[in-house]
Amino acid sequence: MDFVSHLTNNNIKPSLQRIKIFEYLYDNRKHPTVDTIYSNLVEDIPTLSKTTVYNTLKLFIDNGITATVTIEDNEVRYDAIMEEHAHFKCDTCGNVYDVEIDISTLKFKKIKAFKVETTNIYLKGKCNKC
Amino acid sequence: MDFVSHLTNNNIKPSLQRIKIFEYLYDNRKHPTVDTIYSNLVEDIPTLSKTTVYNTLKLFIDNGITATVTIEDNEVRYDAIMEEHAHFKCDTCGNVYDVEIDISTLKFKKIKAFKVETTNIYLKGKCNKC
DNA sequence: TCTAAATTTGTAATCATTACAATTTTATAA
DNA sequence: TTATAAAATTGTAATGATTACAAATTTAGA
Repeated sequence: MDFVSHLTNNNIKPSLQRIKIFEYLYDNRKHPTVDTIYSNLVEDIPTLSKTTVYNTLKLFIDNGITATVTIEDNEVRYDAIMEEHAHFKCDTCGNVYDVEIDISTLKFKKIKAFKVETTNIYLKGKCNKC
Repeated sequence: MDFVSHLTNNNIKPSLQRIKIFEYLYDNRKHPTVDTIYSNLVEDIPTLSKTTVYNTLKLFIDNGITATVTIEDNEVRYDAIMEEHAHFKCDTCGNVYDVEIDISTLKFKKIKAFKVETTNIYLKGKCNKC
């Protein structure tokens, strides 16, 4: 993945901060919170501000290269994988994993009344390590 | 629905506040926020405190008669309908609707690695009124 | 009725997020 | 290269939802 091209292709000027934040999201795939992103990246970029992390993530979301994961009501996580997938959170270890899924198999009733544009599927339970 | 029995059957002492809050959730089915619940009920119960609304909802959740709806990352909503269903939020009017769904039709790949206990499905788009 | 336990309430504290202005960096044109 | 404007980043303060906690009230049982 060429992060600079990816940002540029999505109308985002590739500053150092933006490249690093996207790279972190894309490479780690752990659906981190703002605090986690900030804590990890401030080691690389000592001047980094948490406001920049917020601003940048909002920019990414507005330009369609990042999505929020709201699997818990008290923490917002971020995800740079935009292909169709669900999320599973282990109640024991707290990790959030990607789950491949075929949303087209979902059968709704009375769904004709709505024009669905986005679908989010969140699963919880216990992972095989716990 | 006999709210007093429902609370009692779930080990919740049926105080006036608890009955009214559950009744509001169950009858309105609009997936309200804490503020909405408080604003509406304080007309009936002038002494009502927002802390009581928070405490009571937490009690309901712990005892399995209420669930949170985290379809947006900046607002927590509450739902007293515990039967399997998905939620649809209209991006235009902001209303959240229940959607009947058969979760058993969902086909996961590699899901064997996880023991799924709860499933939440959130849809967004445009409703037929907007 | 009396006492203890449970519930409710109001206030203060906490924490994530946003607003905003100042600073720094980048891009452009002379 | 230098000057200037625009964009991006930063730090601090403000906001708003939620929680902590102690006081007040209500309920239940002896």
